[in-house]
Formats: sequence, structure tokens, C-alpha cells
Amino acid sequence: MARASTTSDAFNAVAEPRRREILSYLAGAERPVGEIVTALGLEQPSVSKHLRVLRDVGLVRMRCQGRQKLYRTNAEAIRPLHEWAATFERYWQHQLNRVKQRAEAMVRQGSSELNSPDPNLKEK
Amino acid sequence: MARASTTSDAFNAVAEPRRREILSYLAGAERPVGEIVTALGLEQPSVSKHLRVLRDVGLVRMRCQGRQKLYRTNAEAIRPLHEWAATFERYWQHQLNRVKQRAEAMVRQGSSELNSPDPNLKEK
DNA sequence: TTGACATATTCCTATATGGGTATGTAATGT
DNA sequence: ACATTACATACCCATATAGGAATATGTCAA
Repeated sequence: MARASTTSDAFNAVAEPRRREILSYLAGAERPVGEIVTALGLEQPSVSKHLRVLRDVGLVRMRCQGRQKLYRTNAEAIRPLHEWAATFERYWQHQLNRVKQRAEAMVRQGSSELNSPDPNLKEK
Repeated sequence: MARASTTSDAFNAVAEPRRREILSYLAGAERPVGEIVTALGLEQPSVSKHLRVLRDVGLVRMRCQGRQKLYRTNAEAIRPLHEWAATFERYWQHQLNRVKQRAEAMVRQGSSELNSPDPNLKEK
């Protein structure tokens, strides 16, 4: 099997850096394709193809106005990603605590232990 | 150009569903490869290859113990993802407010307007 | 040493890209 | 009708998979 399609879900769609840029650019207001092209400095077909992927997974919404098409980020579709990452929040807090506690222990003990041989331990 | 490497960053690495499963499984405690294989029902080479990708982008840490290797999720590496998604939080809250306000307006007005979202509605 | 166990890597292959270029299509202006 | 503008799609191609099978590497035990 090859890699999953970029249109299979939001995770695959946002794996591409250009698409993340487009999402950020379209987050606050809807804009025509041409503006995205000039703002991000990409080729127009490239932008259209990225927008197609984003639209297929619901990350952007489109509306026609005359001969231009206005795109806008559908932030709702980013929530699942945010929530998935949030399930790890308690773990990185644990890690930070462990690091902090070890640092404090070392300071209390006045020892310059060598696990992280950094003489510039200025730790506050 | 082809798609970016899965080892280019965390975004690409977590695009694969199996890798997300592995990260969840290894979030709380370190485990040997064999346990991942039986827990997730994958082939052993497949798990090894996924772990390789996760390790290359720093999403897991590895430690040797006898003939087995213990892996554990490095939650810190998921934070950038969480923070990127969080930049859209205010926008999806806006969206929710708009939906709520329209619903309330319809109730006040006693009208049962259907899905004819007049595009000329003043969206302030 | 030999063998068993735990993982990693190598090959192979079908598939899905993303960029560039050229072309198609719809809406507008004259 | 015709030219122009604004996008979308089609095509080609180099590249990177992910899965499966086979094999290699590394560690412990008898």
C-alpha cells in the first residue's frame, strides 16, 4: 500500500506546509484565489490543487462571487486535531515536572552532575 | 516533487493512523516492541518501521534493556502540533457564536427559516 | 558454540503524491 | 461575438511511501 490519500482526513491534509499556510491565511477572512497566490508566492494551479484537497476534507469553505471564488478556513474542522493533541497534554506536563524537579534537586545538592554536561546551567 | 517525507516533521509523521495509535499506546509508559505488536495487531516489521519514523522526528524515545528495546512517547514533540491547532481556537468559537446567534434570532422572530442561508445577510 | 528470542533492515511493488506546463471553463467587459 | 479575467483540471514525472516476505543484527541461555 502507498501512503494514505491527503484527502482521507484533516491529519493528512495539514501534513503539507503550504496547506497550513493557506489555512492560516484564510482563517480570519474569506479571500479570492488570486490573493492567496500573490500573498504566498505560489503558482496558481498549485494553490487551486491545495484548495481542492482542503475542501475535500472540509478544512475550507468556498463561495462564488462573480468570476472569483472566495475561500475561507473552516476552523471547526481543525478541532479534532487540536483535541487529539490535547490528550497528550498531561504527559508533557509530567515531563516538565520531572525535568524541573531534577534540576531543583541538583541545585539543592550543589552538585554539578554530568548527565547534561552544560556548565551554563543558569536555571533561574 | 513528491510528498514530503514522513520524517520531515511531526505533522507528516502523525498523518498515519497507525502511528497515532502507537503514540497513544506509548503515552503513559514505556513498552517493548512485542507488546505493541500484540496490542495493536500489526506485523512486527511494520511496527519497527513506524517506530523508526516516530523516532526520527523525536516523537518517541528508546531505551535498551537486555534484548528488548523499550519505547515511550515523547509528548513534548506533540506540543507544536497542539499549539498550531490552538491558533484557530478563536475562529471556531466565532463560528459557534454565529450559529448560536442565528438560531436565537430565528426563535425570537418565530420564523422557521430553512436552509436558505441568504448570502447577503449582513455578517458583522 | 549453538540455538532461541527480540528487533531492525532490505527488497519488492502498487499507489499517491506535488510541482510545472498546458489547456479547459465560466463570468465579465466592450 | 470576442477578448479578458479568474480558476480548475489534465498531463507528465520524480519521489516517497506502507505492506508483505525474507533476511540481518543483537542479546541471552545452555
